[in-house]
Amino acid sequence: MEARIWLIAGPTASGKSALALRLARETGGEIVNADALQLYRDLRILSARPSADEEAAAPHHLFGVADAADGWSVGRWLTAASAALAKIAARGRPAIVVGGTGLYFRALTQGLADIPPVPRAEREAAERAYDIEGESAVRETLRTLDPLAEARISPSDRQRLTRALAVARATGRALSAWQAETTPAITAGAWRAAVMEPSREALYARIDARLAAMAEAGAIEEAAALMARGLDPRLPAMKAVGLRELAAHAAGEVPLETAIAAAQQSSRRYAKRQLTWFRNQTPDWPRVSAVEPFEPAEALRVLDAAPR
RNA sequence: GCCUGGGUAGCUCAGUUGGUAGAGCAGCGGACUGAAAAUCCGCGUGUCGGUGGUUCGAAUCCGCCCCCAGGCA
Repeated sequence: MEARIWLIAGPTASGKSALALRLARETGGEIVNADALQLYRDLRILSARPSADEEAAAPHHLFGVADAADGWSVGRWLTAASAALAKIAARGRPAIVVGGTGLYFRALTQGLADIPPVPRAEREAAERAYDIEGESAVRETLRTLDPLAEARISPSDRQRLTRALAVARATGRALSAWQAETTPAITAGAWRAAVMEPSREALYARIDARLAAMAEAGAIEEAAALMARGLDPRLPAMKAVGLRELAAHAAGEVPLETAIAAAQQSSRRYAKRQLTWFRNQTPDWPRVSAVEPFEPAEALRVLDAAPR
């Protein structure tokens, strides 16, 4: 294998971590996390972060490095991941970037606009404008500052609308202008990628089984502990799939079975969104369909044959 | 066995005086550039239990049959 960097993407519970570990052990490679939630140390079980034993089996980077009180962003991840990749390359070892966050892979392979940090006050002002003056008022303002962004943002998409407004106001330049200039963080040709794409039926079955196992393994207590910190519900870690559902049981609000069923459903929906992303955003990445019983050979073959 | 109520979308149900059916939930498709496990957009997916009949036309009316729930025996 010539490639220095392998990218392994796919929906939750598709067997990415197992494949990454296998690859790392066979090649002496190091694993880099590309999952927005596995960044946080608080939810090891619920976010399906590799266990201590697994982490000991090969070098792991960016797993559980952040506190739930800190909100990481794609930009922060990209900076950290780029640094990790540089160090791994300096050691002359292959890197395996694994995760389910499509946007992170996009930032890595296509680049992220180099937008200066937007002051918190600016972001909050935009949110206030949306909440108080209304969407149409924000759209009208945005139309003069960044007509391209205004035109492509869907109705009710408060998050994108306020971001576009805040960037335009804070930087004096349209978000769409910033976004038009990106350079990949890793050069084309230096990496190979594969997308885990099991059948929906098999994936959903795995998700359901895994959620039940997580609950058994202490995910409920973990969820309750995080909720007990009383953090801002808007923080990324507080949006973890299954967190609210399981915490509701810990708080005595719903029966265990109900909580697990709700968490399973959220997880299936999340997987569906991930499948949609990879299907349409990375159509040229080769697919690995094998799942249970997991057959790494197929994955290795696909990665080996992958273009780039 | 008899009586009553009910069989309509994956589920729970609505459906006016007959004009080939629609809500919620579930599900599916899509967008995606600093919160992305986020934030949004779109889409009814149907032998109206079966079968005969009345009618120009039946989920709607009539006959027979099947299934489910409750009641009486």
